[in-house]
Amino acid sequence: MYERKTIPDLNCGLDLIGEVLYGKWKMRLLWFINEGFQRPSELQRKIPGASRRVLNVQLKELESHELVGKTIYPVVPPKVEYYLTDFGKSLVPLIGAIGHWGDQHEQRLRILIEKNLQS
Amino acid sequence: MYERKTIPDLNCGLDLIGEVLYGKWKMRLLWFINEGFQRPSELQRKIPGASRRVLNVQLKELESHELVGKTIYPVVPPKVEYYLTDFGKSLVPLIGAIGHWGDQHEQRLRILIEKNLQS
DNA sequence: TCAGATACGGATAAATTTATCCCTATTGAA
DNA sequence: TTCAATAGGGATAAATTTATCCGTATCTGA
Repeated sequence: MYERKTIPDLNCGLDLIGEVLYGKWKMRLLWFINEGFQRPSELQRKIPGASRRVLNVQLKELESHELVGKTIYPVVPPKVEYYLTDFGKSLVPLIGAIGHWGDQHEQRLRILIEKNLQS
Repeated sequence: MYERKTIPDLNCGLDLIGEVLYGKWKMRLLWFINEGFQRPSELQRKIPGASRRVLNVQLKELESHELVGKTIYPVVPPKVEYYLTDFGKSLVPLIGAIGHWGDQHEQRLRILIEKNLQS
């Protein structure tokens, strides 16, 4: 496991939320879990762009920050379900608003992003 | 300048907004510019944790994504002022809400983050 | 019996982001 | 005259994040 070499600043709300939500797939994970895709394999299928490994890592971080919880069923083959804690649920409207902004401005964003990929 | 080696997925609103807002200091930059700290040197003072260089880089990206604009005054010593475009302004309430969530849960977040820095 | 589903994590490589250091230019103040 | 302030960017190093590959285990179905 990787060990940080610098300590983060925690001065304002943005710093704080950044520490728990800044990770490429974290908001998507929270969102999909909230939508009912609770098993790791389901989440992997919903987010094909991410490797299985990163999702595990980021789920673990979300868990350590108490945004999600995890139920392990003692069966074979293994079955695991993630769920949002109340703390995690309080983020859902925020993530919804963020995604909504992206959807509202889809066309424009697409053009801008494409343009800047080249150049 | 760094050149990407992979192309991003742009499937949903979260992907799209991620492309323009995912950068450690971008939301802070937008926020402070909106609060009236428009000159690069002011922004650097407001965000001491970031190097001058990254702020320049991220400001440039924000500009290329049309979230901020820039006025260059032809004076010496140089004077530059950034401002939010209408597009950028439409993000302000969102950033406000995100920061507000962080502020609301400050105590809990602080404890959780500290705990996970060690372990 | 062998492939595939299920879930997890170590080791290492690659990609990406951020930091450091250095250079350009000019003016005003000590 | 020398230093600080102003703004910006290249080159390179360091930190961090993400991907790839492999190994553990057990059951089901072809």
